[in-house]
Amino acid sequence: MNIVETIKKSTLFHSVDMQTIEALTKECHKKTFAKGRDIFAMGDKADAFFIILEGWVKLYRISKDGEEAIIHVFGPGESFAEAAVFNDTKTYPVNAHALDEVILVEIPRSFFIQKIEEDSQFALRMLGAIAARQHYLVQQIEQVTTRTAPQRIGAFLIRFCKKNKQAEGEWVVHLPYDKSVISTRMNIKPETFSRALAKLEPFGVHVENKKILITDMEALAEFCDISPNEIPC
Amino acid sequence: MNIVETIKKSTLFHSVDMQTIEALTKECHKKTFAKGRDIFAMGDKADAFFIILEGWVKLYRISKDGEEAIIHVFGPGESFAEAAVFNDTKTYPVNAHALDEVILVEIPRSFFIQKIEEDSQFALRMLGAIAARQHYLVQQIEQVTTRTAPQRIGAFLIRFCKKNKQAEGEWVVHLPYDKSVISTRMNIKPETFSRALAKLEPFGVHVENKKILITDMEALAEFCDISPNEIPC
DNA sequence: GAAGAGACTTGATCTGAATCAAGAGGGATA
DNA sequence: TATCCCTCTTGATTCAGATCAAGTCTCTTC
Repeated sequence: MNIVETIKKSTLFHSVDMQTIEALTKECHKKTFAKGRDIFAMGDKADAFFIILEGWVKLYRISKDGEEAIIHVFGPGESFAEAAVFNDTKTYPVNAHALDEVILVEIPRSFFIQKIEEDSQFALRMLGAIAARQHYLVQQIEQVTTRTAPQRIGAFLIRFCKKNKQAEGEWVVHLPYDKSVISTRMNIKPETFSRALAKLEPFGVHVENKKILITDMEALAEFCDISPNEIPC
Repeated sequence: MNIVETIKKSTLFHSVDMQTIEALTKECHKKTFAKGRDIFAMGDKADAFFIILEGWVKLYRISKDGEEAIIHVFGPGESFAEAAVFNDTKTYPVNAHALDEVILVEIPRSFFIQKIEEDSQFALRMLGAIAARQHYLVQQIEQVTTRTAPQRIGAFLIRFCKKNKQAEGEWVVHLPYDKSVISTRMNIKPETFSRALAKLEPFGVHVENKKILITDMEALAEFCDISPNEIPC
């Protein structure tokens, strides 16, 4: 796996020139975390942020009475904790945890700030990328508050599905991580997740362990209140 | 009300020098919206963002089946829609509505972008301000997903309360807008809001219309899972 | 291949909040 | 002062999702 290529493809840097990315690659470290390890904890000094080369990372918090809330799960090509670098407190406001073997690029705060100071175009791109993430969070709030569990799960499936090459008009989802993680991320208990997934059967959703087949995308999108242009591929 | 002073006091610009703010004041317009008017609608071209001089503004979305989700309510000194200016789509992703008579400063996209290009310190400050807002959204998600209605309402009261000058150890909240707006903002139906507020009585919360008295802040904070350093004043 | 541990499912019951319904109070207006 | 409208409260009922409990299935490990 080529670091330069991966960084270039990430959402944060895809509009940044190769020269800058090559300079960046020299300044930052590659780090590997085993499954189950914590990458950082809430309150740790935030002097770097990360791009994922491989694996899945969950950001979460624990409330006083032990409830876990998953803020987001990031996958290959995505960056996380970049906002923390600008916080007044300069500490991470959440925990980060490796869901499987994870390979990261760690980008030091100092390089990033220096780059923003000397390249206004870069600064504008970063502003745009962070604004996009904010937009996503706003959608999250909307989803959690106005949709039922089956609708939210359907929306998740549509976000992760790909066209089935074997069968025309069919779509497949390979769940990228455990169902229990997905359910926590959507604030649904595992039992409810299981039942809610079953409720999607009438809309052409067929489950085989981690592989899910969607045979009637139109009906599913309609049920989940997803507009057709949000269907990938 | 002095425009320059108000902008200087806003969260977005409080660390920006007076010269820049005075230049800014010349470039932007003051706009007034009557109670109930829409300031902009979802999908409108986003070529400006706003700072509130007076009044309250709610940002909301409407789902296909007519459900309203309030994303945020902003008050005097706060800015909103600044992230929209950097979106790929360059349109507002939400609706903005005047809850009462609202006076705004409209800041044009062009001035803002030009300023970022020529002043890297300014760019860094903006990045910081947007990151802070993002932090708030993350907290919102956590609150909505892990706390009960009475806990969320208690947290809201604590956020808006002030020390009572008449009585030592007491705190007062003057609800800044209608209870129905507060309840929608917290994703609670008005009926449930009313009952949930009543459930806070054992923790020293006494309601008199829009004025609420808190006589046992410690018990309330404990119940709502709020750490003591989050109590204002 | 047996044993154990996780991950997931299924069933029964409980509960917090929504919904449906009806009224109380508090301005504004005529 | 009476009427209308709007916000808020209170009561009864319903429902989605949580909780408690008991499997089943699959993968790992010896």
